[in-house]
Parts: sequence; structure tokens; C-alpha cells
Amino acid sequence: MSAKKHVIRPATLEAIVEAAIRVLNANAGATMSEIAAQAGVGRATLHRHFRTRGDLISTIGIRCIEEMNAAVRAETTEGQPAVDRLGAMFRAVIPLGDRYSFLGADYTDDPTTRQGYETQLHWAETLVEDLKDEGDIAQDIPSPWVVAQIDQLVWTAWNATAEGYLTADDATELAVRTLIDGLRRERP
Amino acid sequence: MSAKKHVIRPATLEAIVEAAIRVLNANAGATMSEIAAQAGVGRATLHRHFRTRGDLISTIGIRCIEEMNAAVRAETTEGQPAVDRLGAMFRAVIPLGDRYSFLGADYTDDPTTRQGYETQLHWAETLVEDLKDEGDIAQDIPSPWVVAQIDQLVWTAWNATAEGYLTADDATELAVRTLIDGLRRERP
DNA sequence: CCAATTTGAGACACTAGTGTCTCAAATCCA
DNA sequence: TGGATTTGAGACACTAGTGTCTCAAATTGG
Repeated sequence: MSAKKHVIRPATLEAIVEAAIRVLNANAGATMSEIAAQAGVGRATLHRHFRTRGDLISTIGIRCIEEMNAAVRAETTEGQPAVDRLGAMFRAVIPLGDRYSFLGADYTDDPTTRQGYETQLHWAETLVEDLKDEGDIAQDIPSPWVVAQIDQLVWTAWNATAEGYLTADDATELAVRTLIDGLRRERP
Repeated sequence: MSAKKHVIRPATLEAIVEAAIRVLNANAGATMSEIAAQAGVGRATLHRHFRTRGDLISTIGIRCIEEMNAAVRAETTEGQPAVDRLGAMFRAVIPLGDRYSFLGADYTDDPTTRQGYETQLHWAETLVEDLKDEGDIAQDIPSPWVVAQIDQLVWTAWNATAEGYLTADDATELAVRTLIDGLRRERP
């Protein structure tokens, strides 16, 4: 029953997945041919490992989300003050902008991807509650607003570094500052 | 030469354009058939007035941008303090979120659309300079960062009203507050 | 180095969407 | 009302992309 006719070589798999991430971030509607070409691989080989286009997108979606979660976990620690966790999260995620920005567009409804996304959302919600408890954010702000704001700031910050008018460190600092204290006061 | 074979009835045109805006905002990749169905119109009629899909998208893109510009112009006045102009702009644009949100995705490179977009961008840049001059925003913040932030806030605010956790007025107020003073302090 | 197995290339069938055309029926307006 | 004209419905050709298959050639590992 277990139709294991073809085993894909690890190098081939890696080339496909990385090319897919690259190409789909540049153009969410990219075709299998484009991805195959960028991977330096025949189109048939794509279909051998990923039966459908949806399978491929699912796979890289899962990979990107797990990558992000791992990066955040690596930079943050449990007992840390919430503001520091916020900064650490920005520092971890902003450099990954060019890898996962396609997630917003393609938005698979694959259950595993969905679950990874839920994990992130839950993490963010916890962070926001802690920010409120520790006096960094006013209690009267709706939490979904704060979460949305954080989400947007990651994207804006990545964009700023991509366009070259901020370094990753400056973008991180500015993101935290924008969220907590706004843009009125001078940098200390 | 002037091939004026068919004159579209104004009611038909209106139905098509409004349906297109509605459908394309729900799904940026919607087909001509879906749009025709939603407009209560035959697919052939779509192609009679809009030779290609691109023509249709261009047309509604232009219409939406002009609508936005008009709404902003109607709410703001020349001599107004910059903060008030900012608030007025939010108030004008946030309710239009469900009409123009597709613009981000479909992003035509039609020259007229492009020009309308440039107008908006230029308006925003001027606003930011004024906000800086009037002491509402620190001089050391890169202007593109502020512009991006304003853009994102419009989207977040529209979303908040669409999801029902904020009224349009509250969302407007919160957007201004988030940008200028951040989320630390309580609402006065 | 040789046998097993993956890969590349191309042919193929299939689907979905676009854009054109025609003609009968509905609609408008003079 | 009656003639002109838009509209709806459907047929048609065309394109682009997906997914399957086959077979010769390259690669791998024992």
C-alpha cells in the first residue's frame, strides 16, 4: 500500500523548498514552472514530491511559520519583562520578513499551518496582557488593536530595512518606541 | 472610425462597477463571471464596455482613488492644524476601507491610477512634514516610517470597525493617539 | 564499477478563464 | 406604439496552467 516509489534526494527537496519561498514571496501567483526553473529542477520533479501546487504551498507555509516560532523562542526567555520580550521578538522576526511575507497573501487553510498561526496569535495575546500588567500599555486599549499594531509594525520595520532607510537594529528600536510611546518625543 | 457601436446604459455601468468593487474586495482574483453574476448582468455585457479584465480593474481603481481623494478634500481645510487634518483624514478614509482595500492587492500599473496614488502619497508627505513642524512628531523619525504607519493605521482601524470591537469614531481617535503618543498612557 | 533509482525533458489530456461573435428577446425613447 | 439599440445567453476559439506519464540519461551507493 505505502506507495513509496520515489524517494526525493535531500538536496533536491531543499532546492525546491527554498526556491518556492523565494519565488512565491516575489510573486504570490507564481507558477510551478517558474518555481521549478528557479530551483534548477524539472517541473515533473516538483510534482513527484508535491502532488499539487497546494501541497507545496502548505509545506513551505508550515516551514516558515515554524521557523518564525523557533526564532522567537530562541530570542526570548520566560521570566523576561514584557517590553524586552517585545523587542526580542521584533529583533528575531524582522530579518525574516522577506521569507514569510507571502504568508499574508496566500493564506492556506491547511490545518497545520492554521495551528502554527494560532500558536503565534496566542503568544502575541499573552504578550499584550503582560505588557498591560507591567504598565507598558494602557488597560483601556482593546487587545486586538495592540496585536494588529504589532503585526503591522513587523511588516513596516522589515520594509524599512529592505528599502535601506533603517538598519535592522534601528527598525527594532523604532518599532517598540512607536508602539509604546508614539512618535511625538525625541529619541533620548 | 470612432467605433461607438454600443452605448452602455448608465444603470448597467453603475451595477457593473459597484459589483466589481464589492467582489474584488472580497476576492482579488475573482473572475469576470463572478462579477457579472453579482452585477446581475451577462458576461458578454462586461466585455462590451470593458474590453479586458485589466480595463475593468483600472477603471474601478481610478474611481476608488478619486473617491478617497475627494473624501479627504471634503473633510480637511487648508489652514487647519496638522493634527486635526490627520484626524479628519482618518475620519474620511476609514469608512471607505471596504471599498478600496483591494487596491493594495491588485495594484494596477495603469498610469492614471498611479498618478492618483502619487497624489495621495504627496499629500501624506506634506502632512508629515507639517506634523513635524508643529511639534506633533519628533524630527528624528524618518518620514517614510511615519507615512507607512499612517497607511497601516487606516487599514487596522477599518478592520477594527469591520470586526465590531470599535466604532468608527473610537477607531479614528485611537489611530491618532497610537501614532502620536503611543499606547502607554490612559485615555484622558 | 555496476545496478538501482532518481531526475529531466517532453508529450499528453484536462481544466478554467478570457475574449469574440451571433441572434433572439427585452428595453428604451421619440 | 414601433423602430432602434442594448442586453442575455450560449457557442466558439484560444491561452495558460496543472497534473500524469514515459523513457533515456544522470546520479548515487554498495
